[in-house]
Amino acid sequence: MKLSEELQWRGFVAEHTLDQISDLDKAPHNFYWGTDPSADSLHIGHLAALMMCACFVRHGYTPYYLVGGATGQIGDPKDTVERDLKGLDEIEKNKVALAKQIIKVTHSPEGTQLVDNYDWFKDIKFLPFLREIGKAFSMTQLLDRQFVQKRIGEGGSGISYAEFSYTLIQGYDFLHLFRTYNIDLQLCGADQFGNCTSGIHLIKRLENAEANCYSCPLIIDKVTGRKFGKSEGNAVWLDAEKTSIFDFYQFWLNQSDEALEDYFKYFTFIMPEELKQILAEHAKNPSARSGQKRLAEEVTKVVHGEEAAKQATKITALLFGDGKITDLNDSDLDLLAKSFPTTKIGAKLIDILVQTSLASSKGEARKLIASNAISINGIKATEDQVIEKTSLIKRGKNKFAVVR
RNA sequence: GCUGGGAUAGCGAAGUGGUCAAACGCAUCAGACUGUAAAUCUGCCGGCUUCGGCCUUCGUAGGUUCGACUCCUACUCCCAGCACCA
Repeated sequence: MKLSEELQWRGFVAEHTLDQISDLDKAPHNFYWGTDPSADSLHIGHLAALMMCACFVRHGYTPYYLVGGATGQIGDPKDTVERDLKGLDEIEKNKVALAKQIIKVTHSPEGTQLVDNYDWFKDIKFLPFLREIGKAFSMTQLLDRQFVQKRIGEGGSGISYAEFSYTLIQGYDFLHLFRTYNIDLQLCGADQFGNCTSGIHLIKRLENAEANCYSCPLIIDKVTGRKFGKSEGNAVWLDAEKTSIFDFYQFWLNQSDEALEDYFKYFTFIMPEELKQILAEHAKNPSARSGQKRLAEEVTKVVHGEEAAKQATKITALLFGDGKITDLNDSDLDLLAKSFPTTKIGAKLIDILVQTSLASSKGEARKLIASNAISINGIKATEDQVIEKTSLIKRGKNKFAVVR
């Protein structure tokens, strides 16, 4: 399968500046993909983009991953409101965290090439920047951008000069990377396409060379119709501290039948032949959720590794399988204790709920008990009680804690 | 710079002196149903609570009042128009 064919099959095709996608098959290029350190973890929106990058890498392309220490100090404008500036300490912290994750998820054998645009922006002087870069941009075009119109128009929330200029910074990145590493292709999510073209424009104008940009569609949650991301508030993080491996696995396990095929293509390395089998198998008996199980396993493997995926699968079997929770042996309990908050026996249920973060306060704990949301070893708890033996506490459908 | 309009909970949006922790919608969370799905219905939905209450919120800081989201003053930010600039 050629690169262009695989991209199309996987649905990794939105806007691009190539004459035709098959141009990508001719010879591998150096490309970059970047993100801003606006949070201390990547989420599954980024994962889709990284999986697209992985496609290119498998076909011989050389990747560079950019963490935007400079761009992160300004913030990519949203089409609604101005972003709050992040503290420099926070940006620094986020940068380190994201770099680590990118290395982990891409796990390329020859080492992942990371760059940080702060490295070249920290020495840039305002006047030379305006003379070289600012002069290359037409104000009319900058103002014509859709989000700018929305922000400054009636009912808009306004936009600062800083955010307005963001695209110049990102455009300069591309130019710099072109000059330094001969990178002439930028991969991005569809929402970044505009910023990418700023770079193409600069390279054309200042280097008289051709560069291209290739974007993948934003992944839409089939259920809610919203994109996956931090600002949507439905983020599923790649950091196990923020979204536990079990929750991550459960997220995929809970996907609808309709979403399966797309998600396999976006988020796993599974190829057409095998996917066909998986889907056929699933269609025979949808309620067995075999497709979701495989999806959850595969994506968890990509992000958290083989061992973690196995454990999540096993835990799920323990909790939702046929066996009784009271039948669990010690090694099962050890495994559960590793994945869920654990506390000692002898305390009251309400305190345990708070200790294990299943409830954020005693008041909430009481409310949850009153609304039938809490069960102990599979039996609904209707009132506060002292937990005196090893138990599995469950809140709602899939939040757990172990008392032992 | 001037004139007018605006800033309310995660988001959107009511509220124009007491009955406001604040209508309504969306989202979240929980329950029923189910395939750990979807749809639907129900409850919750600022924080804490010994469930009696207590505390903190309506851009910020003051003021008037027994009492302010509601009135006044100043400030910050946004929008629109005008002016300035070109």
